[in-house]
Amino acid sequence: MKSRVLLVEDDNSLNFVLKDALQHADYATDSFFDGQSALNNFKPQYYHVAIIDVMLPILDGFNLAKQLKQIDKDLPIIFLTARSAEEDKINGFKIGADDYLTKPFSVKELLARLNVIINRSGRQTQDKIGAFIFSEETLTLSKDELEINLTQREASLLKYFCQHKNQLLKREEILKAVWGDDDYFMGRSLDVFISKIRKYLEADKSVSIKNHHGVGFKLTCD
Amino acid sequence: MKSRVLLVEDDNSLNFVLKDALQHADYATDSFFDGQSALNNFKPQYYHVAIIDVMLPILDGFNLAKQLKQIDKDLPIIFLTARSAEEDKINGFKIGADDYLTKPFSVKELLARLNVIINRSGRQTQDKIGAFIFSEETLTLSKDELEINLTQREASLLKYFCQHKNQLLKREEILKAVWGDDDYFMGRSLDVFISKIRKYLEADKSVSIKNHHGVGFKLTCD
DNA sequence: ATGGCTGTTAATGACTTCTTAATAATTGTT
DNA sequence: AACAATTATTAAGAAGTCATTAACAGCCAT
Repeated sequence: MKSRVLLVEDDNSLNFVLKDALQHADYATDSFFDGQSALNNFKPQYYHVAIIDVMLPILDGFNLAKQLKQIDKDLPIIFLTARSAEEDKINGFKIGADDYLTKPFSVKELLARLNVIINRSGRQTQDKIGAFIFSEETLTLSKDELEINLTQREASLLKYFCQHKNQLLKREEILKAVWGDDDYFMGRSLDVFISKIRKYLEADKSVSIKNHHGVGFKLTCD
Repeated sequence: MKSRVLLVEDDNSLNFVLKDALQHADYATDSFFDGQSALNNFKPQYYHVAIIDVMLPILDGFNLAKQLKQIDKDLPIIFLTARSAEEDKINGFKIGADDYLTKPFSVKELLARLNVIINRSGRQTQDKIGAFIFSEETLTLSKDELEINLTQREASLLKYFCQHKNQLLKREEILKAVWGDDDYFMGRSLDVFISKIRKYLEADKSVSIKNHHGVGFKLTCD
């Protein structure tokens, strides 16, 4: 799966260049130009890493980072810092911490660090399904206070749907992917699991698994 | 086991950066912004080391240190200061500072010193599991008047759970970590130990080890 | 050797999950 | 409208996993 990057950089051209480079390097990238809008649009447990300029209008990088960490405490963060007077304070920390980059830096360097951080974090991001949060790792599907424990099959089926939201999936594809094979009984089994999962998803009416007769299923959500 | 650090630093960004760096370096970190709240929330025999800024609002670093030492006399303390005046140093070491860093300093340096201090202190700390106090050193699990003596295996299993509270642990992981390997009989053995530990933990209903069928176990507590 | 611990293996019953079956509802076609 | 095929839902069944207790084996210190 593509890793997702949150980029917050107020300099227009740098923002553009970085976003472009990240997308080329096959990261799904959301970019913002100030701290506040990044915060407002933040999706917890969604990004694999955030790249944040320290000096940002409205809400500065450190404060943004702090608030993001409160929402999503394991989010790895790479700071970008410009060489400037104000920045002496931070100077010392750049040396020891491995997630600070001083401008100017090469895109190559940034990508290299991203790689390291994403790989070592082993961060499990959670998928969103409407108002639900689905964690494959902990086998849970939760919404507000509600927490449903899923079995392995339920989870791997739901995961497969998550990877293909709003796409029509053929029965055969699903069976091959989740059951590893495709025969009559597995097909019946799939129906049973669809039924179960639908029941779980009832708590959010905006989400549903739709059947396309004779073809397969589609998980629809926004 | 993760070492626990108490961090008291009033500067917003520095507090954040340090906490972040410490967490990255795999220390469990609680941070406070003034001496009084650090004192109010202090847990004796809990932290492996405290990092305290000398100049703090409400209750200054030296006085905080003095009071912490009264509660927990072997707590190692590292002071941070912007001042370089000689008198401060003397003052600090009288109270029992184990080390002293003058700003600006590098995170690398701080981590290096932490390492030294934690390793040489051989300090025995206790883990909290709900209302229980678990001491790995003395192999005891206690709550109020109740004191349970644990065997080696019980303790190391419980320790592993403590390091991963509220996380779903796969059988295989647990066996690898506690037994060193994973075969059928070790699996049965694990079940036996889970059963024993559950019995011990019964005294606090808010704590429990939950099974996730076909996957593993989770120690749930607040 | 003997007795007391610890940890592993064995044995049993209960519980979960997943599949299969049975039945009802829906869809598409003639 | 009638029929066959497909899908939905619930229940029954089989296989596997887990919980608990007890029996056993190894170790250490008396």
